[in-house]
Amino acid sequence: MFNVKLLFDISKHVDKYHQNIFQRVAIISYLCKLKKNNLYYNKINTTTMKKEFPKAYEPILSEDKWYPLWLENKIFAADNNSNKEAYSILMPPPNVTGILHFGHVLNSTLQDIYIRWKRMQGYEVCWFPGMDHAGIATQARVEKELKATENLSRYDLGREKFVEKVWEWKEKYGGIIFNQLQKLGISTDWDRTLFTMDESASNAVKEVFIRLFDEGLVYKGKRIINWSPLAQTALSDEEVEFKEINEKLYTLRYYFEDSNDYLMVATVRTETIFGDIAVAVNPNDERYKHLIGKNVIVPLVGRKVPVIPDEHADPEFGTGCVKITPAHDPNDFLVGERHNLDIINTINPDATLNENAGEFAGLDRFEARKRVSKKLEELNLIEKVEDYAHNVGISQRGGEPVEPLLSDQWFVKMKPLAELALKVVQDGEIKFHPNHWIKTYEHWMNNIKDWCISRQLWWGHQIPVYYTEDGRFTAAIDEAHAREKLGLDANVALKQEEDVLDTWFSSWLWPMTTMGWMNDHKTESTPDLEKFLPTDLLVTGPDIIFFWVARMIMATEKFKGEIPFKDVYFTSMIRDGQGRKLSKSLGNSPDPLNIIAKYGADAVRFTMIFLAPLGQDVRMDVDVDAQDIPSMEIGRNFANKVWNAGRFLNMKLDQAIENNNGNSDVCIDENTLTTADKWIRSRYNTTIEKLNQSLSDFKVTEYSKMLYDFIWRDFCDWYVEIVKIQFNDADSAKQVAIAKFAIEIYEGILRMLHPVMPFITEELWHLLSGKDDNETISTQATPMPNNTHIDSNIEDKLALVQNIVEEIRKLRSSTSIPPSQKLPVAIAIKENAIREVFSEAKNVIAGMAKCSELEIAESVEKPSSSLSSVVREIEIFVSLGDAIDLDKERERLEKEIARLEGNIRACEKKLSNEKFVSNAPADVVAYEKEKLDSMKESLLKVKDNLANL
RNA sequence: GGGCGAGUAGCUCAGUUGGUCUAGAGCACCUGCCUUACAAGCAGGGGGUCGGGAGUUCGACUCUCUCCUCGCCCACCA
Repeated sequence: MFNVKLLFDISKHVDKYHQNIFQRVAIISYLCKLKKNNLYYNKINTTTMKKEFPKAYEPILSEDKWYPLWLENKIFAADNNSNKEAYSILMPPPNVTGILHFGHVLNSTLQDIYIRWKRMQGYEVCWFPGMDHAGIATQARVEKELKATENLSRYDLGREKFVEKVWEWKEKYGGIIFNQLQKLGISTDWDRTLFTMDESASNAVKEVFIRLFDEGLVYKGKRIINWSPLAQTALSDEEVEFKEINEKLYTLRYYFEDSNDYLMVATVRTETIFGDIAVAVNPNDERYKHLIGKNVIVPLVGRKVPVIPDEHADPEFGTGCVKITPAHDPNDFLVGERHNLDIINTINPDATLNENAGEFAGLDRFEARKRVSKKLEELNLIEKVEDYAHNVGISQRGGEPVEPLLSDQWFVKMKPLAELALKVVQDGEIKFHPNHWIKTYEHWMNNIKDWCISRQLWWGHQIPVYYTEDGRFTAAIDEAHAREKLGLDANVALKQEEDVLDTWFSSWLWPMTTMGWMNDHKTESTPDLEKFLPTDLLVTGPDIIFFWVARMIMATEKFKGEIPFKDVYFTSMIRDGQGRKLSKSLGNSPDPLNIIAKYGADAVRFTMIFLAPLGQDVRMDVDVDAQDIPSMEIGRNFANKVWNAGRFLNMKLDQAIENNNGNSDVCIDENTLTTADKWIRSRYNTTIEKLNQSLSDFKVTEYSKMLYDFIWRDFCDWYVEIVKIQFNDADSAKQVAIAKFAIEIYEGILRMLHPVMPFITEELWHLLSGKDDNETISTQATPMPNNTHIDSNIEDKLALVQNIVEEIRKLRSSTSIPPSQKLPVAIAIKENAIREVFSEAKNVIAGMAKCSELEIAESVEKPSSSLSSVVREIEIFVSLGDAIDLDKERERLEKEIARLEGNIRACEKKLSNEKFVSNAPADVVAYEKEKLDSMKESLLKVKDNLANL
C-alpha cells in the first residue's frame, strides 16, 4: 500500500523544491505513477488535490510528461492503409548542421497547428520529417573540424575516407535539431524521418538524373559560372547574393598601336587585364565609329587587341568603351562568343592569378589588384581613379565575392520544366498564401535560366555519369548499367564523374522521396504516395521560393504528373527590435531553447503566431545578453489565465459535489439556463465557427487572437465572474449543474486551443476529465459549432448588460469611493423585453457592479446625491450620499451634454442632406435616424439630471 | 532600372466587399484595488487630423492618382 501521508508531505513541499527542476519532475512522475494506478484522484484529501493544480501553470512538468507519452502511444504515427481522408505536410528538411532558430520555431508551430487541428478533425494525418545533407555547409564544417583536431585537409584523407568522416560526424551531431524541435511539442511521424543521403533518396536522385540526361534535359557545358574560391566549387545563380561595395574605378589608357592617342577604358578589376582580348564600343556611338577595327595595346600587358562593335557597350556609361575579358565576366563571355574571340583564363580556382599574369602570378586576386594598379600608376597608364559603389556577387555560404569562372559544369534545361509548373500555380491548383507571391514566382519562371547542378565537392550525391577513356559517357545507375547503355564489354574501364550534385537536386524530389518513390530504381508507386500525395500544405519561408518551392513543383509535375502540395504558406521573417533579420552571424538571436525553458513551449508557440501575421515580417524585442524575449509574456500570461480558469472551475465543481453530498450525477437542464448561460454558449459557438474558419483561411494570427479574446474577455472576465454569482444563488444540485455547464464550454475551448498549445491543454484535459494518461486530447474531435445555440439576440442583450455594468463602474471610479464599498443603484428601462433580461440578471449586475441594492423599473425617481448616466436610453443612478462631489458631477454632465450635442448636430446634418437620404441604403439611413432619436432622448435625460442635481 | 510589400496611439499590430467607427487590441503609461481562480491578476483612465496632397462619392482608414519614407526580391553598366 502506498502512503497517503508521505505523498501529502512531498507535495506540500513542492514549492520548496521550486529551484530544482529535477526534483520536481521526480515528484510529479511519482504522482503520475500513483494516478496511473488510480490511487490518487478519488482517495487523496482536497489539500493534496490542490497541489495537483498549482497556483501557476508550470510548463516543464507538462512538457516532460506528455511528449514521451505521445510518442509511446504512437499518436503521431500515420497509417497509409487507413480509410480516413488523408492530410499531410512535408517538413522543410533542416540542414544536418542546423540548430534550432526562431524561423524553425514559427515554421514548425504553424505546421503543428494544422497537423493537430486536422488530426482532431478525424483525418489520417501524416507529417513527414527529414533532414538535408547540406553539401557545402556540412563539408566545410567537417573540414574545419578535421583541421582543428587532426590538422588535416580533406586531400590528406582522400575522398573515400573524408566522406566516411562526414557520415561519422552526421551520426554524432546530425540529429540535434530534431531533439530541439521535440521540445516544441511538434507531432511529426518521426518513424518516417528521411535523410537526403539515405539510400532510398539517393536512388531516386540517380533515377531523375538519368531520365533527364536521356531526355536531353541535363547537359554538360563550358560556361561562365559563379565560382566560390572558398568552397572551391561552382554555385548556382540562386546561391549568389549581390551586395553594394565601395571600390575604386580606374580609367585606364589603351594606346593605339600606331599613335599616341588612346582610348579610355574604366575598370574596377585591374587584375583582369591579363585576360583582355578586345575593347568594345557601341556600333552607334559616333565618337568611336571610325575607330572600329583598329588595334589598341592592353596596358601593362602589351597585347594588341581590336576595337570591336558590340551593343553591350553603353554609350551613356563612363567613356563608352569596355574592355572585354571573356574568361572572367559573363557579359564579356557573350561578347566573345559573338565575335569569336579567344579566351584567356588568368585566375586559378583558389582565386590567385595564374601564369598568364606574368610577374603577378600566384598573387591573390585582391592583392594582385593593388599591385597591378600601383604598377599602372607608375607607368602613367591611369587617366583617373574614382570612388565607385557597385554591386558585387557574394557567395551565400562563404560570404566571399564569387569569381566568374569558365568551366565544365552540368546544367538542367529549365524552360521545359517551368511551363507546367507555372500553369498549376496560375490556374490556382496550387495556392500561395499570401497570394502576391505568385507575381514573384511568375517572374522567375518566365525568366528562368538553366540550373547549374554540379558542385566540386565530395559530400553529396556523386553524379551518376560514367566516362570511357576515349571520352564517351552516359548517365547510369552503375557501371554495369553504363556499359549496357554504351554497348561496352564488361572489361572496359569506366570512370565516374567526380562532381556531386547541388543539394537542391535532392531537395526538389522531397515530395516523392519522403514517400519512397524509386527507392530501388523500380518502385513508381507506394502506399504512401497513393495515400498522401499531393500533400496538403507546405509551410516555408519566401526566401526559398526559387531554391525549393518552384523546383519541387517542377519535379513532381515532371515525374509524378501531380502537384506536390495544394497550399503554400509563406511565413514571416523574424526580426529584432531594430528590424534586422535574426541571424547567427549578427549574433542577435537568443537560443529558442532558453526562451522555451523560461516561458514554456506553449507560450512560445502561442506568442509566435500571435505576433506573426501572414506574409509580414515580425519584429520582436529580443535581448541576446539576457537570452530573453520579453514579449513572450503574452503567451505565458495567457497560458496562466487558461490554467487558472481551469483550476477555478475544478475547484467549484469539487465544492459543489461536496455540497451535494458527493452526488455529481446532475444533468444540465435546458430550462434553467440563464441569459448569461445562453450568452456564453452562443458566444462559444460563434467563436468556434470563426476559429475553424480562420484556420481554413490560413489566418492563424486571427485564430490566436480570437482564442485569446474569447477565453480572457468573454469567458473569464464575464462568464466566470457571473458563474460565481449564480453559484451563490443556487442550491447544491444546481451548483453541480452550473459548474458542469461551465466546464463543458471550457473543455470545448481547450480542444480548440490544443493545436497551438498542446501541453497545457493536455494537462488540463486530464485534470478535468480524470482520464487515463494513455488517452489524449489530441485525438478528441475538434469542436464544431451548434448553430441552434447561436443567438445574436441573446448576445445583444448581454452586451447591453455589459454596457450597463461598465457604466456603473465608470461612475463609481470617477469618485474616490473604494471598490469594496457597495452602493445603491437604480436603473430605469422603458423597454419591456430589455427590462426582463435585466431583472433576470439582477443579481449578476448587482454583483458585477458592486451594488448594495439594485432597483430596476420602468421609471425610477432620481435618488438624491446620485451620479447619473444614460446609455441607449437607459438611465442609471448611483447613490453616493454625502460622498458626492456636485461640482465634479456637474462638470461631467456638461461634458456629456456637449458631446451629445456635437454628435446630434453631425447626425442631423447628415440626415438633412437629401443626397444621403436618397442614395444611402435604407438600413443605413434608418440606423442614423434611430441613432439621432436615441441621442436626443439621452440628451433630454442628461439635461434633466443636470437640472435636478 | 523592374517588381512586391508596408506606413493607423510612445512601441507591436487589427480594421473583412466604402456607411452600426465617436478608428480597436496588447505592451508601455496614469489612477484605484491582495474583490472567496489568476498581481503572470482585477477595475477604470489618458493618448491617434489613420505618411503628405489631390480626386471619385451623399459618405473614404477603406477606392483612384500622385508624391514622400521604409523593407524585401529580381536584374545589373565596365
